[in-house]
Amino acid sequence: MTAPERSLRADARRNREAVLDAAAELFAQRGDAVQMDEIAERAGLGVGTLYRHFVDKRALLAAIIGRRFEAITTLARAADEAQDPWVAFETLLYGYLESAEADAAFRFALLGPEEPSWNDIAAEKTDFSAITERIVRRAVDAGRLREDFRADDFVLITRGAMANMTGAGAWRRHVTLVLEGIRGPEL
Amino acid sequence: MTAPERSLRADARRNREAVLDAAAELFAQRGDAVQMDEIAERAGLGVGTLYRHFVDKRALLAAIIGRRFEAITTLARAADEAQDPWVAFETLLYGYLESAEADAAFRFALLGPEEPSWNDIAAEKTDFSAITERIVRRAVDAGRLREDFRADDFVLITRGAMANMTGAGAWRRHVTLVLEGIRGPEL
DNA sequence: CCTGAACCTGAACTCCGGTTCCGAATATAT
DNA sequence: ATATATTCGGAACCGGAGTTCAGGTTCAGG
Repeated sequence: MTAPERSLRADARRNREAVLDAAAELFAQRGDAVQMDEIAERAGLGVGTLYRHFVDKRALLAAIIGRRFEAITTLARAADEAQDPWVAFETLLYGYLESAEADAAFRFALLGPEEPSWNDIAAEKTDFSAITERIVRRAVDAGRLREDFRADDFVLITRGAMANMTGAGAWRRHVTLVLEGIRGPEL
Repeated sequence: MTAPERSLRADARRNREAVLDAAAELFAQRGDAVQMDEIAERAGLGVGTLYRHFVDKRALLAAIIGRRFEAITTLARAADEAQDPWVAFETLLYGYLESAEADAAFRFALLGPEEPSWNDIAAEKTDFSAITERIVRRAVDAGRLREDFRADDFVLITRGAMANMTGAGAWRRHVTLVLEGIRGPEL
């Protein structure tokens, strides 16, 4: 995880933070497309410094994504707190998607193939999955989700919504359709 | 459209065809990721020849995508022939998605942002949209699709499905969920 | 057949963005 | 205050992928 080892020189710690902040901002806006030089400039540092703190561009990206994943996990935990199973489900779903909407890097990680390099995140991911599973089960048991709904389907739905995050809030319409079903009144 | 102008030398026409075939095959498999040298090799030609026939990699890609778009338009026309509006709709939907599944380049064009360079295809696209619109209207009028269903929603659904074209036929599950709706029996 | 135009080849070139590296700058311990 | 280990800066480096171009080759018309 490129751990923030103990005992970094004061300036080093400060710079590390600056890098992380700059990267978070830029990656959130344009995902993988931002280049190292940009991040360095925005952080007011030289590129070399980025590489002192993160082996790779990938490692930096992973650090950022890791953060978002923690956030989302917290959010999921909160959602699970809701007494109403449907509220819990909707809270999770929309929370997840709104995060994705706000962060291109997050989307990048979620939509792309399973990079083995995201290993750092594996733990958080497992955590999140467990909570999702529980929330889904609750909603199913309460009859608010069709019986055969599985946690994997949550992934399907979110991927689908994320694919519609172009411009205006089209993805909300997509989710609405999914939630209500598109079949008409007859039959 | 990099039109196949009249009067190409015999070998030139033959080579052009070879390029197109090689490109179609490779682009279908790996989308934008294939490189010019690969295409040249597979076609048994030098890279220079590719550039004699297509200004750009983009132009070559566009040519390929144009083909698929013609095919899909034909398919749509056929679907519209069905007497049953729902059959027409389903035929269109699955035909479209199966094409997308079989062709990464097609997916690339459909999922990416509106490249102004795809201008070549604009005509076909308009055509296709018109047919889709008609098919959707028919299904709505027959009460098989919810009243407020719009042609734009077709795009939403297909984008969603395409985002789930990773590995096994997950996208079919996705479409099933969308079609049937995910809400359970209670309310 | 001969000849010129059209065409082909593929090594070389260009551009781009990640990564390296070492002298200069800075922090911390003594 | 000095010494020494860390850290920083950013020009230079490098590899990859698209694109070009100076010959050599092939077609087609006379």
